[in-house]
Amino acid sequence: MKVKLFFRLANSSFDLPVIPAYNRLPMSLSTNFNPNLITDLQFFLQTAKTPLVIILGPTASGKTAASIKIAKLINGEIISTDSRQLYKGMEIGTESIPENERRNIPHHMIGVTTPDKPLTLAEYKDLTTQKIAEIHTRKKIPMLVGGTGLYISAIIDAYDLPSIPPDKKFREKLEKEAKKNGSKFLHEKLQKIDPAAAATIHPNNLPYIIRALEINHITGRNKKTAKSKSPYDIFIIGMDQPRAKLYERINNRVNLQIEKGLVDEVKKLLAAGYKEYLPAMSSLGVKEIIPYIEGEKSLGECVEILQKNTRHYAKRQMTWFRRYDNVRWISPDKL
RNA sequence: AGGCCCAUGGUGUUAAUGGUAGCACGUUGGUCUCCAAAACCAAAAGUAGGGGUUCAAAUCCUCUUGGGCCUG
Repeated sequence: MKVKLFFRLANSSFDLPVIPAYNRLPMSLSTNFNPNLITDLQFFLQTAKTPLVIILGPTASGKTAASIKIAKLINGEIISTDSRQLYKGMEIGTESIPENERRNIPHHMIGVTTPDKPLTLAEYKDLTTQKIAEIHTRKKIPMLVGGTGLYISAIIDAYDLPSIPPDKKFREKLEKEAKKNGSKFLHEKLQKIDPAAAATIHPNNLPYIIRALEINHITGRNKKTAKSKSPYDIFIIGMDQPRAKLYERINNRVNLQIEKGLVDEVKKLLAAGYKEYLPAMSSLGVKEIIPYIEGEKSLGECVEILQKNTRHYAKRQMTWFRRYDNVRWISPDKL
């Protein structure tokens, strides 16, 4: 008995079968990869010192429903890892889970600010790290649920974010310069100052170039990219759907959002005076609906564009998630 | 039935003097340390089919197939 237990500990959940990134089956085929997910999760929780359960997946893949089921099972609290659910007044477009569906499970980092007060990634990371610690002291299990890859990485890879919030004036100056001389000009500038960063940033990718220059301008040091070891014991569950089915779900969901009053939601945001350059206003389901409200496009056209953009987004999310090599992909139906 | 016109990736093309088959959208793959639901990169994929003229055909001729318009 003892021997057996020792054996299992030695093969703790962190060492469970990992599929090498490039030999991996297409996710749609790997859906049945591990039927003992829940058993493994429970074992993981018995052994983990600072457990953090993560549920990720592209938009419309069924994360929310899964998160409730799992939270009930393991006595969890849910922290949203979604860059747009942070904002109040965008509940329909961001598919924020309504209070009455939360089944008494505490949810964090949803509607914590307004669109005119964007949260930086560093702020998100600090707040979330704090929440995780609080949940641990309550002897409950923190669960990160959401689809913003960068935010997930910031937490689980413990990003060391230099405390340099975006410098608006400096950015404007560089943007003007780019307009005049082209983004390649700025890229060449970066090449001289921080060649390592320049090598990874394409000359057309102006926002990245500006950010790297900004870091250097303010701190005098180069952009960091080194990953740190995760401060948490991590168990990642990925929601996987065959691509065609996911796209169908996305299309249907957009139609449903319109029925629920997405247009009114966007009208209210505009009436509140939020400017288009704010990150919240560039969200899916906001920027696509504005042309309809302003009479430039028909609702049908806007819906099609929103569906298309959401499909593109889902695809980019999948690309990001493939970088994590320890995701247990499951089909939402299997839960 | 006769006459006229058309046929280019999955879609669109009012792209290509007889001389490298291009563009856009979509699709797929990727990049990523604070605007990330953003921004950016890349790839696959086409001349409806057969024959002919020519050094060379998407382009000219011809037949077939498919589509459109006009006449009856």
